[in-house]
Amino acid sequence: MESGFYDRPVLAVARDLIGCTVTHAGASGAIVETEAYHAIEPACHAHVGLTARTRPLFGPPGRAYVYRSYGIHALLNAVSEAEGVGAAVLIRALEPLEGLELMRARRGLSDVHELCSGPGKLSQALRIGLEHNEGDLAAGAVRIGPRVAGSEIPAIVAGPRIGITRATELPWRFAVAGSRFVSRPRPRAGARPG
DNA sequence: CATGGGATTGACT
DNA sequence: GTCAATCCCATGC
Repeated sequence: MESGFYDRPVLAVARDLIGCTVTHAGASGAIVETEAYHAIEPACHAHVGLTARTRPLFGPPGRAYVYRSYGIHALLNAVSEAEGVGAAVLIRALEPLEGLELMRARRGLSDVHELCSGPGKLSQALRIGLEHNEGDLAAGAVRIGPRVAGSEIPAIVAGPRIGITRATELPWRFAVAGSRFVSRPRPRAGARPG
């Protein structure tokens, strides 16, 4: 992925990341679900401005923003838009491609649909942690690569974001239509991508 | 310095 | 359907 890929409107990055691959620690998967966050709306951590926690969000695009959620889970984001804006794409679900047995061992599960069908789940399956915060997604340990050459661009549905209490009206969640690797609740088919 | 609230998940009724 | 686990950090006194 060229660095300019992330230096664009966060909604475009969120949609275009669908189908791209995430690789780390001997396992990889294709992105099937994302959400966009932008400092202009209150659900985004960057909405509070520049703090110790949000500094990566305002940094250069193409880096990781990894934070701890509910004291337990590490959630992976791709910092987007120009440096100083404060926007990122949350990677919410993957279709497992490589390292299935490693993922099963790390997750303590066997069902392939349960390995990466949620932002906390995929971090556990790929061993992504807070130490990857601010890492370079093109050249660092955790990498995001392009869609498999020759593969078709999947049909995408858009819907409201999950698990937030503010700005719930924005349809900034994107997912592969009909994919069983998407987290619950799955977005309703029929919606158009934004 | 004390407190409250999550961009979640899994177990349970 | 309900609910607890668990910790970083933003906020307020």
